[in-house]
Amino acid sequence: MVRTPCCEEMGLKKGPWTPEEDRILISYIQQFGHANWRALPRQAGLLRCGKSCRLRWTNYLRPDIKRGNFSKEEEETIIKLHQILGNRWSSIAAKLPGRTDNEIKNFWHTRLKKKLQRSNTSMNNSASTPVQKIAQSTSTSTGIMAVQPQIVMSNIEEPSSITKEEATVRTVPRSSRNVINIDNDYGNKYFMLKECLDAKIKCSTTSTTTTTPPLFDPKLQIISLNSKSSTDQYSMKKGSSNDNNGLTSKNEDMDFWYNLFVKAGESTPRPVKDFGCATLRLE
DNA sequence: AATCGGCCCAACCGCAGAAAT
DNA sequence: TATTTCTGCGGTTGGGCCGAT
Repeated sequence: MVRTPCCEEMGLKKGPWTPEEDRILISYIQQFGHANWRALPRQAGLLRCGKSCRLRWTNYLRPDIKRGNFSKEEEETIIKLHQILGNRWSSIAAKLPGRTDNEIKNFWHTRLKKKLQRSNTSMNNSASTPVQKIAQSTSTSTGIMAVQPQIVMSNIEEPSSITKEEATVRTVPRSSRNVINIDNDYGNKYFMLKECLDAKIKCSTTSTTTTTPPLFDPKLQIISLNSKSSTDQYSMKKGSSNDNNGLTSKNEDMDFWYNLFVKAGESTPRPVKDFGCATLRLE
């Protein structure tokens, strides 16, 4: 079904908002709220479409919006979360009170992306982390893409160049799903997961010809992460948040990943006793 | 002073999914 | 269950600003 964009309705104003329009919108929302965006402009007496009103309110007029430059902490949080979540700006914004997805998106495209590109080019290209080493050890002319079939296909063997001291990554079939066990007896479990996700970003952005479904496709559905060493259980699934299969809401997903990688950001390896086996079930 | 080009950011567009009917 | 309507998201655009020439 294709819907006609509401802004194509005749007589509706587009473009920059005037102070008077802002005033009307703020005043109306303060009085009556915004239960129905589509009806709001008509009721408020604005010659705008509901979508335009919603955008103006959520990105600019909302009282809890924080204006001004991003702090160093915010910047780091964005970088960290973008590594995990990709361009899921709304999810990133949910972790930065007072910042909008649009603002973060703009900040990323105009500042951070360039900044990271600059720093990446100056960095040593050699792999230094376990998963990078796995990728490197199995690399072909397609480079890091080799890590993808390596992990996606079941019954693969451990890369010979990876020692037990570094990490063990293997897959086992379970419930007709691809299951990846990440046993990291000597390293940081969070660290390992993060490196997998880093690999995902590289895989998904460089994928061109492979017929194997990407291991970490942007639409990846991680539905279960169980930690053997603790009682923590987390679930992720794209779809309804009231799914009753023990699946959590999107916000909880974000909370989990945020907390996980904030911890991972602590570069100091954790004691061995804190580690365990993390299982990612992929659909 | 005028022009040009790059940067920034508010706003728009189209799509997908949720909610309502 | 199918269809329609509404909302939210991410990508993109275009105009204003500002520094360089």
